[in-house]
Order: sequence, then C-alpha cells, then structure tokens
Amino acid sequence: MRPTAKDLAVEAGVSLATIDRVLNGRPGVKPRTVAKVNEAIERIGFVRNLAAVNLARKKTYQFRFLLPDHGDQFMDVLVRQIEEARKAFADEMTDVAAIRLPVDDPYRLAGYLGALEAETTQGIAIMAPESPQVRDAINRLLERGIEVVQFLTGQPKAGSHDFVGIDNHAAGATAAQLMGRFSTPKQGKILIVSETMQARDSIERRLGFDEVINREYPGLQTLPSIETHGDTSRTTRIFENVFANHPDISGFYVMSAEARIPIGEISRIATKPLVKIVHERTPFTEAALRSGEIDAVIAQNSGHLVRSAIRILKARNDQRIPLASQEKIRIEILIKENL
Amino acid sequence: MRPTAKDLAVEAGVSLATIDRVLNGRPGVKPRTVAKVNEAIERIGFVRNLAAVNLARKKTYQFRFLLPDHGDQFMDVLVRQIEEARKAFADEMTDVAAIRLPVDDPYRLAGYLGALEAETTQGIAIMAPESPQVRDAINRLLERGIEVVQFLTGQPKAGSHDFVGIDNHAAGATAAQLMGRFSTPKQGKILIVSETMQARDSIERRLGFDEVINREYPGLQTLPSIETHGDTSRTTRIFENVFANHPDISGFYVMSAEARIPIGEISRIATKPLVKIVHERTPFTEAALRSGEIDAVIAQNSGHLVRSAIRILKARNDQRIPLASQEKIRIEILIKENL
DNA sequence: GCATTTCTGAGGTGCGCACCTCAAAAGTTG
DNA sequence: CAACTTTTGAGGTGCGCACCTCAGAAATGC
Repeated sequence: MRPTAKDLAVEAGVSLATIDRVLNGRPGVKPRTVAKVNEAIERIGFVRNLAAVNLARKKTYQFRFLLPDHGDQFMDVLVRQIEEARKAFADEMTDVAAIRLPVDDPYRLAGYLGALEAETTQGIAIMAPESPQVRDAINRLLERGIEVVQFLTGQPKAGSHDFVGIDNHAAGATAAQLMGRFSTPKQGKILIVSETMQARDSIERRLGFDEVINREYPGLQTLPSIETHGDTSRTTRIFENVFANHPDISGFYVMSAEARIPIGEISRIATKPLVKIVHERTPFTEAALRSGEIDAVIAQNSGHLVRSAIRILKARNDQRIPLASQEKIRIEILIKENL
Repeated sequence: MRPTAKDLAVEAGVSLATIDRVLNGRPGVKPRTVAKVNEAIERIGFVRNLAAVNLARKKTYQFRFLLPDHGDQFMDVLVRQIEEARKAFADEMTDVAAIRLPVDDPYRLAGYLGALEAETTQGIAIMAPESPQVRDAINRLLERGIEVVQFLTGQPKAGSHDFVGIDNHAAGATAAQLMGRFSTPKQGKILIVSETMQARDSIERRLGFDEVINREYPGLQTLPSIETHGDTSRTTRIFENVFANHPDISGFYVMSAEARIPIGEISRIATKPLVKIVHERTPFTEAALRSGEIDAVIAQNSGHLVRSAIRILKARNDQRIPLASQEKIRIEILIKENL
C-alpha cells in the first residue's frame, strides 16, 4: 500500500499538523523540521494523493481559448478539438470553452482580457497577434493569478508565460526541404503566399524556407511573398500577373493556415504541374492530398495543441512544471500515405 | 458550482442510496426509477467527481510493459519513456514498470502471463510476436479481469483487446512514397532489409512499400527482403554479395526498428550515395539524419506510445471508452529540419 | 386480503487530505 | 527566571463519493 500523510508523520517523527504545514508551505516550521519531513518523504517515497488533494480543495479549473472570429477550416478544426477536449476533461473538474473574438483589434482584446476575473477564469489560451496592448493585458492577467499560454501565435519562450505551437522557422525549413527534394528538375521559381506577412509565424516560416532553399537548392529561386488577405479575386489577379512575368514557376508554398483559396486559384491558373506544399490539416488539405492536388502538408496536431494548452494551464495553476517532452508540439509532415 | 450526487438525488426525487445504486449499476432498482435518475442526470448535467470516486474506491492501477530482452537503441528509448511515464503517472495512483523478457519463447512468455494475478496487476502492454500460446494466455488474462494491449506488435483491432502502434502497411507505403520522391533519377533498385521477416510488422511494411513503388514508380525495382538477424558479419557478407550482383542499387530501406548495424554496413560497402530510409527515432537515427547519412526516418512517437498504452489500460479498467482521436498513433516523417 | 418479494430511504463509515482552532511545548530575550 | 515568541501537537470538520446495514414502503402472487 502507498504511504499516506499519516505514515509520513510517523516516519518523520512529527505530527500530521506539521506534515500539513510542510506540504502546503505554511509558515511557522523550523527549517530543521522541514528538512526532517523532506528526508522522510524521500525515504518512504511519499506522493500526495492528488484525488484527495483536489477533493479537499474543491478545486475546479475554468479555461478559455480566445480565437479569431474570422478564419476558414482550420479555425473550425480547432473549435471542434476544443469541444472534444471539453468533454474529455469534464471528468477532471476542468471546464473548457472557445471564445471567438476580433483579436486583430488590440484594444477590444485587451479590454476583454482586462475584464476577466480570477474567480471565474483560471487560465486563458490566446491566439492573437502581438501588440503592446495585449502584452500589457497579459501581464496584468498573470499578476491577478490567471495563467496564460500563447496559442500558435507569438514567440516561443517569450516571457513568463508558455507557448503552445511549433517552431515556425523549422516548419518553414521543413517545407523548403520537401520542396527541394520533391522538385524535378531542381530548378525553377517558387511562389510563396500568405494571408498576411504581418504575422510573426509567416515571417519566421519564410526565413526558414529561404534559408534551406538558398543553402541546399541553388537552382531554385524564391519569389517575394504575396499577401492574399483572404480575398479571392485579389488573389486571382495577383497570380495571373505573377505567372505572366514568371513562366518558369515550379513550386508553390502557402505559409498561412488557410490554404483553400490560394490552392483553388493556383490550380485554375497554373499551366503546368507544380510542387505544392501547404500548412495545417483541414478537410480541404486532406482531400487535396488524397487527390494529388497538393504534395505535402506541414501540420501540427490540432488535438494535441488543445490538450497541451490545457495541461500546461493546469500544471501552472497547481504550481507544477509541465512535462516538457509531452508538450512539445511536433512538426508533422503529411503525405497521402500517412494521413 | 457543479452538481453533486446530493443535488442529483433532489432533482430526481429519490434518495442518495438510490442514486448510488443507479450510478454503480447495483441491482434492485425499478427500470422506471433508473430512467428517472438518468433523466435528471441529463437535465442538470451531472458528472461524477472522479477524484472523489477514486478516493472512495481506493483504486490503484498497476501496469506492466513486457518488452523483449534483446534489442538495441529503440528498446532503450522505450524503457526510458516508460520510466518517464512512471513518474508522470505516480500522481494518478498509477504504477508503471517495464519488464524485459525473452518474448520470443512463447512458452516462457505464456508461463509468465499465466502467473500474473489480478490483485497485483491490472493491466499489461505486450510487445511480443504472435503465437497460439500467447494468444491463449492473453485470453485467460482478460477472463481474469486483467486488461491487455498489444504494444507495437500483433494486428490492429485483432480481438477484444486494444492495439497501440502505427498501421504498418501505411508506414511502408509512406516510406516508399518518400523513396520515390527523393530518388533522382527515378530508376534503380531498392535494397530492403529487416532483422527478421517473421514479424508481422516487417511483412506489412514490405507489402505497403511494394504497393506504392509498383504503382507509382515503375522505374524503381524492389529486391527481395534481406534478414540481418542482428548479426553484423552476416549482414556485411550479404551486402557485399548483393552489391556485386546489383551495381545499380539506388535506395536502401530498413524495415525493422534497429537501423544501426545495417546503416553502418551499407555506408562502408556502397560505392555511391543512396536514398536511405529507416524506421524509429533513436539517438543513432537522429544523428544520422543530422549528418545526412540517412534521408528520412519513419517514426512513431515513443512517449505517445507509452502514455497511450497506459491511458487505454486505465480506461478499460474503468469501463470507459478510450478517446480514439488521442490514442491514434501517427506515422511521423522525420527529416533533419523537423527533428 | 395476506404473505412474500421487490424496491427505496435513512443513516453510518471511511477514503486521504486541506484547513482550522486551541493548547502545550520549546526556544528566546533581557 | 519571568515574559515573551516561535514551533509543534491534538483534534475536529468537510470535500464527494462508495459501500454497507437495516427498516419500512410499495408492488406482487395466490
């Protein structure tokens, strides 16, 4: 049988009250006594019964995911995963919900964050572009004891809060390596598009992409990034222009999460087959992989993303260290064979 | 506040004792009363407090991973992951351990399984080749109430117990697709090796591999599988022979988990660069990817494998359904950019 | 309608711990 | 050494539930 606090008290030669004081960091215990207890913990391998702790503390967790109120299929995928997580975590006194907001408006977002109360919200996962307003709001959340993780956006290991997502520089490099290896012959121009180059993730992907292409595939040449702004007709127009000026385009890379419009338009306009690589697994990219319309998808496991954010928020709430190896989000390469 | 069993009793208009009878499936409750309670559960959204349940039940989980007592780096990786999981799950009254056994001896393995008692072991993850003896032993374990998952070996969705691992047919197909795309020019012969072709996973990988090569890369030709039996000098000898007979080998695929010996030998013997694809992430394959000695690794996340097996065993012990989307093990493609 | 069976309610105990109070012991100060 | 202050112990209560017993109520059979 597993040792209980009572066993620990006997082993340490102190009373249960003192054990309680040490375990919960209450004041008024001599350092020497603390040491005695800690040694006893080591000796008998005492581990607090989490079930009992949570029960006694009546602890509940309420977490919110703040997501953009725009977006196409990828956002839907995330929302669905959050809904699934809500059910799965209900068991563990953990309530999860997705909130759609105009995250591109820093003032409104900061206002929303400022209104959150520690009594009704213990943690927030934020998917929003960086801005001074939001950064401040996040710091104030942390001061009020509300845990925060940056979700897919912002820089990894930024400050005091966690980041959940992939290394976008490496993701871009991965896309580039595949682009290079999949290209035959290994020369031509590569068309690169993104919804916007304002976002840090697109910038980093681009850097990683160019680095690998320049270093390993001298025959390939990357064109300046094109911004679609999610606008179909604008995209069409630009594509037609680009193809007129560059008949030797051989590759196509979509850096942003929503690939449906760019892929749809490129397929109409391009006159010869291109190597096409996009980001994120969605119903569309899945189907496009199967049909051969695209060649590879660089993805991050959406379910893992959501669960990871939740586990990290929980751990931080409990003053625990998240299990790094489990929370590292991998850069997945999807082709039609490993869907 | 979340409703408790007491609230549920009030809502359903019955006593706590009846709530207890319904929730725990005890006999002696009128169907009509059961229905009343279930309706009330729906109405107020009652969810049992798992912490309280586990506390009251004094439930503990003891799981064992049965692994081969041979093997190289991949087995070490698994053992390390099990050790990590042991710490991470200690919180949840879950004890995990790895046991190394001569799993290739069906009688000894069956003997070991037969000696397990439900009092000291609630679940087993088995990594062993299939055999009638072992299959019987597994069935008897299930009858005694010990949950079983097949770990990496055996066929997915075989019988009443779960399987944790990738779809090996798809993994082989994935390897083949990469082999084809990475090959320039797209012709030559592909050398394929495995420790043994007795194992189901190698057979399936081979089938998946050939299917894709034959369908999509007519210029490539797969040679008959070579068995290394983990023997270096034997491997060297065979390789020398093969290269003498087939000077036009352009690709190399290692189907089994331990790639160190075959890659080491091929690098000594091959006279020109080959496209090399292997399975499983180990310190060796990681270094070989970085150095460019190999081109891609088809892997399954070892930490995920272990945690998934544990979560499934737990769920089965609690008569719960595991969360399928979380437990699906993905076929990962690793290149040096996304390590 | 009565005996019998089936169902339901009331109440208790304990799981391991957090959190609280009060008193006693040990240590410190001048 | 008295008057403190600091440290420790003893004991109680409750978290939400499982599991148990016993008595009474309701439904059933004949």
